[in-house]
Amino acid sequence: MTEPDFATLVSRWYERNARDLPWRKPDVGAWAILVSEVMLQQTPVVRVVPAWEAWMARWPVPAALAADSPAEAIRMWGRLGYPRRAVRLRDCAVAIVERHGGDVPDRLDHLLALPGVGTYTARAVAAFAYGQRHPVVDTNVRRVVCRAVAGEPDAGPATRPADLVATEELLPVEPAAAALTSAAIMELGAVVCTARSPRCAGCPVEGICAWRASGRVAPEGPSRRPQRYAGTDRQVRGLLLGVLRETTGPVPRQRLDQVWTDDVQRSRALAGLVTDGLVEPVGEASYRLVGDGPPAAPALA
DNA sequence: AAATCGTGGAA
DNA sequence: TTTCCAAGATT
Repeated sequence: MTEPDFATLVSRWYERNARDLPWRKPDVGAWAILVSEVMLQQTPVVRVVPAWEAWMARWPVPAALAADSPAEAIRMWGRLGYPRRAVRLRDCAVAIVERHGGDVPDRLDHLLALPGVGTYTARAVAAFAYGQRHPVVDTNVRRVVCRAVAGEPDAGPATRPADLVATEELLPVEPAAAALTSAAIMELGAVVCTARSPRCAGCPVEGICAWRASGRVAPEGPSRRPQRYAGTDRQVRGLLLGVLRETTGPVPRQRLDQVWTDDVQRSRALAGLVTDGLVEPVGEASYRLVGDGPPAAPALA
C-alpha cells in the first residue's frame, strides 16, 4: 500500500478542522460565495463575517444590489477597507444582471470579465460555488505550496502562472475532490502554515513537508517594502470618505477641508475618490457619495 | 510591472 | 511604539 498523498492528507485534516464560516454552509449560492471572496480580499475573516451577514440580508441576489445606489454599497461596506471593492462589487452585480440574467456565471472566462474579479476570485467561485476543477491560488495557498513542495521559506509577491501550475499538480482528478482540496490548502495556510509563526506541530503534512525537512530556513534579506500608512493619500482618502459615509447627501467642501490641513494632498485625495467612482461633486462646493440622492438636474430645454 | 488602494489587530 | 500582515485587483 502507498502513503496518502498531499491532497488526501490536507483534505482529511480539513474535514475535521475547518472553521464554521457562514459562506461554507451547504446551501449558500454562488452570489454568497462571490460576495465573501471579494470581501476577503486583503481583509481578515473575523472582520468579514458580520459585514457579509448584513450584506447578504440586504442584497440576497445580484439584482437587488444592482438596483441600489453605489452610495448605499459604500455605506454597507463599512470599514472593511479598500472601498473601491464595494463599488466594483455593485458594478459586478449590474454586469451579472445585464450579461447573465441575474445569475452568477459558471464559466471561468465570464467570471474573469466581471468588475473586481481577478484570477483568484474567478477560480474560487468556479471551484467553491460550482465544483469545478481549477487551482485556486491565494496568498495562503502560495505560501503552503511554496514551503511544502518547493521547500522555500516564502512565496513571491504575487501569484504567477507557475504557482497555478504547481498547485494544479497537487489536485485530485475528480472535480469535487479538487475543490475540497483547494479549500483545505487555503485553510491550512490560514490557521496552521501561517506567515509568521507556523504551527508545524499538528500539521497534517509535516511528514512530507520539504520546508520542514530542510530545517525551516528563514526568508533572506530585509522583508518587503515598508507599508506605512500615516500621512499617505490612503489615510486622507479614508478620512474624507469617513465623513461622507456618515452623512446623507451632499457635504460642503468646507467641512471636508477640516479632515486634513495640507491643501495639495487633500485635494489630490478627493480627486482620486472622484476618479475611482466613490465620490461625486454636487453643485459648486459640495461632494457626496456617488448616487447618494437624486441625480443631477438634467439640462433644461 | 511596480504602485496604489484601507483598516485594525496582534506580535 | 513600531512593524507586520490579512481569501487581490487594477492600471
